[in-house]
Amino acid sequence: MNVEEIIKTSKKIPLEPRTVIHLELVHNKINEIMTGALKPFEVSMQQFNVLRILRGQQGKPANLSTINERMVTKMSNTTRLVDKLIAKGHVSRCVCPSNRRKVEILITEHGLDALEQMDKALEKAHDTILKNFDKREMEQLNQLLNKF
Amino acid sequence: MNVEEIIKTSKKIPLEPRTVIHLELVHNKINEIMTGALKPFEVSMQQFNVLRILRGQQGKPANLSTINERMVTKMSNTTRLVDKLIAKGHVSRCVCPSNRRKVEILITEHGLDALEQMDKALEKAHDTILKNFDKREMEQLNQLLNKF
DNA sequence: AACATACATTTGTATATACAAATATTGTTT
DNA sequence: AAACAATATTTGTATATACAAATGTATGTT
Repeated sequence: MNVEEIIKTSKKIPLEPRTVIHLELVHNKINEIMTGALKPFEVSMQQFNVLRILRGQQGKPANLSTINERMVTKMSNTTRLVDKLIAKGHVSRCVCPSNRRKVEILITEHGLDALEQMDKALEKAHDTILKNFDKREMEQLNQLLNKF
Repeated sequence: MNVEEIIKTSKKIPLEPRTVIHLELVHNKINEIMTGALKPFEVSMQQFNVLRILRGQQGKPANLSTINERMVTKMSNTTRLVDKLIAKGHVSRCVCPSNRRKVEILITEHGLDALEQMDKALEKAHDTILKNFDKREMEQLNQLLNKF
């Protein structure tokens, strides 16, 4: 990836802004590949994230705040995100019997099946995204990203 | 930044997905800081990007496709982006006299003034974002990001 | 028990984005 | 010159996101 080529500039960009732009460009590329991989399943990356969190619960129901705090990109509106997943039959929701201001959210069998397919697609997407990296480089990158 | 802490997981995440998640978390953080820095000026990052492209034209008018190909995050809808900037008095637009399917877009004096203020805010934002990096590490990071 | 406070979710609304289709202008072919 | 294709912009529409406010429920205090 060549920053200057992508944003069609011949000027030299100072290191700080260049780094930030670079990260944004990488994010755009990753986003495009992952969204594309999920497209056949008609779920967004956020919805996929919620499904994985629910599977991680291993049968235990989750409430909205738990989902929220585990999401990669935190959202104020998990309610509507879950609504979409219910509409697709991937999850179920009911009011928590002990504390009625909470809701219990579970992934359905259908959701688990779909998620398995999505996993495969995402794994491929990850391979595509990181095809130029070996293990050492990935570790090095992670180490640098820790500094943020 | 600690990935596992942010997404509240105790499980070990394999290196590939962890790298992708890490990048997403960094992007979220950068996005938050930059959006916050631009908030007082009531422009989005995309709008700011357009203003900078127009200033870079040094008086020469730009058309929509030129703006588009120079944007960090390419958008199908530069028209409406420019509409917003016109509404704020930052840019002007007129139909190109020689080729009437083109439009000529220019940054106004008012836009240039505002942009100067924004630049200062953004520079601070960049410093905040990259406060833990020295020059060598930034260069190393850029080099790794090139692999995408 | 009444009240205030904190908590968890939902709703409303404005704005942003993605994607497809429509419109307008120019250039090319016959 | 008429027809067609290519280009540049605009519009429409559906969905996503950000943010603030509203709702409903539980908990603690007096």
